Amino acid sequence: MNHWLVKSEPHKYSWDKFNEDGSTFWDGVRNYQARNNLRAMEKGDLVLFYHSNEGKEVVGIAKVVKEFYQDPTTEDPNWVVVDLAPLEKLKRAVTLEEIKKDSRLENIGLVKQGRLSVMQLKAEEFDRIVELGNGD
DNA sequence: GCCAACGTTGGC
DNA sequence: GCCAACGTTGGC
Repeated sequence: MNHWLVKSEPHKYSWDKFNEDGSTFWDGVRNYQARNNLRAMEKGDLVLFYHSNEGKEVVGIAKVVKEFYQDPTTEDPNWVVVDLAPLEKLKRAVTLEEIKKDSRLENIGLVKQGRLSVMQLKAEEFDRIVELGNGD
């Protein structure tokens, strides 16, 4: 099982909207590295949901419910989507600032490669963020 | 709104 | 196949 983090701008697609929908196909990825990550996702993998620009925080956990398939919003076979469903909202959103300050998270893709919108996390990094959000 | 980082494109 | 120009992302 792998762990991932995906970014969404809240005004475009927020965690709340995601929960209203119940599940969604994760479209709009137009970057090969991010695309490769989508392709590597397997059903049941856990995915952190991060709000970029507004908030800049990890707000919840989703899971992969359907593995990659052709992006329905384009004819271009280069691009794929996966289906995600919300699993759990963090008790408290974990901000980028906290992540940057945490020594266990200093090598996380979110900080190292700020522009990548879909990235893999180590299990420890995933667990640490969840711990920060649900801690005590 | 600015700008740095960085991926992509296209001319050669 | 190199690399400069360009476009996009996302933090500030």
